[in-house]
Amino acid sequence: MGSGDPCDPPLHPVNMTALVDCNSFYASCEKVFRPDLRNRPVVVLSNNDGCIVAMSPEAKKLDIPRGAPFFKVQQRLDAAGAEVFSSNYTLYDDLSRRIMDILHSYTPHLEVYSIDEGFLDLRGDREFLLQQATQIRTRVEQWVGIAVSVGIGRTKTLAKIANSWAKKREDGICMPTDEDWPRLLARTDVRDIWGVGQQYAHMLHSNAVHTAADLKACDEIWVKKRMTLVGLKTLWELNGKPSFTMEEVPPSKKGIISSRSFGKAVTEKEDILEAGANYASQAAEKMRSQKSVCRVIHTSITTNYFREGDRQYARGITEELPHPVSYTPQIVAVVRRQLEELFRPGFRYKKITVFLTEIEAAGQKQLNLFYQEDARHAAVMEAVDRINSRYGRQTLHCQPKRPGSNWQMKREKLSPCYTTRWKEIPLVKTG
DNA sequence: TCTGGGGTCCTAGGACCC
DNA sequence: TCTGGGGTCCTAGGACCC
Repeated sequence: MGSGDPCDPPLHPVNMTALVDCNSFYASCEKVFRPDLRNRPVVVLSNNDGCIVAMSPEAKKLDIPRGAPFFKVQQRLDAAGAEVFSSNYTLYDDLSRRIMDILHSYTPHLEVYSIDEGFLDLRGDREFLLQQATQIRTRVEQWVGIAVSVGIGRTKTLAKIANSWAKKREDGICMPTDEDWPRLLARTDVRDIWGVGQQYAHMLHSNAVHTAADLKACDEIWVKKRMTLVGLKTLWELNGKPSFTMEEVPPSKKGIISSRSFGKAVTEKEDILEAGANYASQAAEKMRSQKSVCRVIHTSITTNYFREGDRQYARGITEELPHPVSYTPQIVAVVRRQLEELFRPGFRYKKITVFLTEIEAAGQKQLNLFYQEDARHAAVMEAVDRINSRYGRQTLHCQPKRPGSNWQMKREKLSPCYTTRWKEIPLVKTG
């Protein structure tokens, strides 16, 4: 790329993008209130204690792949003295919110990209930005107890790459100079570029495009053809031209999924119906929290395809409703009816999914001439949502849990909700 | 016994229209 | 040889992210 290229950014940019990313976030959260775990391997499991989703640095040294089924590596973890946790999203969400609040105090332009990452638009010269990065790190560490890395570049893609190098550094900060970048990109495998996954990495390598520097120098037409518009934007970003914009206000979800595997195989229809009602309520609640209604409800059910000896069954039903809904009892009724139709006796079921889609804003829903909405529904749901958010999900619900029901998620190694549940707030001994 | 749960965007191709 | 040429809308499927 020649220096006279019109795409070249100005030499002294005012705006830079910083990516602040928490190190081993879930595992770090589990350590915050457990100083005894400071230098011990910690891993966090997916829902149902299924597979490994997060590992502390000590655990990463055990050479266990992320995503490994827990039961296959349990022995090795035990032998290494690792502490294992079920995922505790209540805790992670709360700590995440605290961190994002801190980040927001550094810029009005913050994109909360995921539970453990935020992009910040920062202005200033190099020295100022480095000082800000240092302060962010210190503050998050002191106020929340989580270590973060900061990568800074002209675009989101470059900030991501800088961040991955920051994680390898003692000071946790990486803001390459113009002179540093070519060397850094030449040492970055294409697989480690944001937006390049397994498939594209394989395709690129077999076309002799091995590093970020190689991709940066590729022909635009070729990249567009092989990797669609998203790939082309990535190329532009590597060249310093911002092409992925900051999303400061999270867009409303276009579809809401509530899907869970069962702790163990489920065979009884009553369990399936109860789980369905539960997932439907959860999805409806999430939808109301973004002030939306949906017009289409999809429910599906499947057996465990990992068990090759079992008879397999998988089916779904999609239904367009005559009018949009957000009232939990209505949604639950539809899902129940769909499950009644989907259920076949004699199978060992593993998972059901409830998917709400064709979502629109609650205020502007199209009225149906023949449907008179009950004005009390909205008021009831508002009250229910408020009570459940204050006293815990399921304080008020649509369908009581039967004694002996069999579909619950497995969470045998759950840590306390240290920051959100009065009974579980840690006590500090003084004197 | 035991293998996660959310999401997004883009493209190609078919149906249909004038 | 050569089989209209646009448009729109919808869906399925593939890629990616954390």
